[in-house]
Amino acid sequence: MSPEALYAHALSAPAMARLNKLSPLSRDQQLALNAAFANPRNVKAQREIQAEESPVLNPLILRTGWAGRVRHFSDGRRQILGLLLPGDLIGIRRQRHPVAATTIVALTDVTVCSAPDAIAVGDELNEAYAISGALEEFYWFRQIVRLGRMTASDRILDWLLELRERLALADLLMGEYFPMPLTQEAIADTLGLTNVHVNRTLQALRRQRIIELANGCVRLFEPNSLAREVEFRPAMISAPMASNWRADEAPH
Amino acid sequence: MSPEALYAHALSAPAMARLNKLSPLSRDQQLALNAAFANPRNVKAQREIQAEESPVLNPLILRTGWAGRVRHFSDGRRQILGLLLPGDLIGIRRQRHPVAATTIVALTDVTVCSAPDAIAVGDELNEAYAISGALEEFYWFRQIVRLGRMTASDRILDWLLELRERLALADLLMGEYFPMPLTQEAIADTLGLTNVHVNRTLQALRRQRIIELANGCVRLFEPNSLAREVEFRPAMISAPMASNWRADEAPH
DNA sequence: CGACAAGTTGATGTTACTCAAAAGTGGTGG
DNA sequence: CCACCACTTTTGAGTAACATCAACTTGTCG
Repeated sequence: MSPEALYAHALSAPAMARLNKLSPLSRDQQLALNAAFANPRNVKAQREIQAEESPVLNPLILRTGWAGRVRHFSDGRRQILGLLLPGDLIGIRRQRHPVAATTIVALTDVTVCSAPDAIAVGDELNEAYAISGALEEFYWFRQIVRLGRMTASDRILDWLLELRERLALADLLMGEYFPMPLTQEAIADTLGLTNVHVNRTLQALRRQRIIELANGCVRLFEPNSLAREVEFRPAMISAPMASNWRADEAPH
Repeated sequence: MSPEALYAHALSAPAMARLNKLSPLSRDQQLALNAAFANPRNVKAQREIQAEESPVLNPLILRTGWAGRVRHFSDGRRQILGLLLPGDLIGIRRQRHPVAATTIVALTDVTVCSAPDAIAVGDELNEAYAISGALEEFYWFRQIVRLGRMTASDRILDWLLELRERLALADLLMGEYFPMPLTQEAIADTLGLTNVHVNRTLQALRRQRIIELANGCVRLFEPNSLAREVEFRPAMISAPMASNWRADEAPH
């Protein structure tokens, strides 16, 4: 492999890993994905990836970086509906003339690639897309429960547990740590809080040695007991997916 | 038509109307749906229609009544993630071994029927299912914005506007009025509030002559200006769906 | 008539928001 | 290397929105 190819491979590894865990892919399917990854579009932080109400053309796959679905109010408030992490799919629709329901904005620098057509490429990829869609729905459910019924600190903890679970799917955990590049303002817009309150709540969680958060990296001191406390529900979306990926079984 | 058949038809008309508006159905498809509607399962209020983590078998269609997706906490709190209204579909999944991500509970007495297999029955029905799925996602987005960034009274108003829009799809508006059979407690669990606060907010809205709400019927005095005030976004999910159904064009 | 659920009211407490300013951080160009 | 800028994080003081607890009223149905 040439150095550039190696570099490209390292960048697309998380996305590949994620899809492969959702449904083990054949060699051909992996090649098709790699071909797609070789042709990226770079989007700078804060730029739109997709505009609300624009027709959805070809589906995309997020190769690197974090993005978010956003809604804005005329007075400047905004809500980040949910996050998109490496390996997440954008705009896979079943209807004939889909229209984007929300803006999608890059929260960090991001690269996206067009997602291979699953029908053409094969069943397992199709299944991976389907499970990815089901997971996305599952994450909406969690988000609604967080916003509707949790206190600020529980929202943050539940949300961090979700990030950990999702990043584990893409092999993006680094031992006990995982990346979290968002500003406190973005966290606030995600969790329905103000940046000030997020700041204070984070400080409290740090003081109590429940989390560590600095330099875009998070560490949860006791993820399992934390999960019990906030009644975090691990994603259980598909019968056989059971044990082949869990955050608990992350590399040391 | 026999009297019983007529009665059954009246009960299933809203569900039929909804699907037919999402994608105009052929005669055969309507017959297939009617056949499905002729074989209902009745569920009493407060009973479960689907249990969390149970495997999803055949998809269902809600013929009459209101249901909700629910999550419970161990201390008794609950969040109603979203509502299911007549004509809504339950458990249409693309993956191979789907598992229910949430409990679904009947909020009123309800009848559900198994949804005809769209692949077998035809493209338009399949398209109707697809658009129904996209709308469902759209409603999740609205719910998240409500919970994350709206005050109690805006939540209620935005939510009533959504109900109006959705009931219009199923021809369930009655002039300026529409049915709303939920208790204030259920409203509270939907909107992330307490029943007490819902009660007080509703009273304020009544006093200001913004809404009328009694006997399970709602009237919004000025839906259009209300929609502007809370920045309500009409569902725009599919390019051609444009004008063939809108709450604004409801029968007087 | 009595029982139970739903709606209403009052008093009080808490969580989170607002506004404003200070302190820290990182990147850029002279 | 430093000065400057923009952005992010942090701090403080005051306030508003919503929750909690408990009692009371109304309505419904057997």
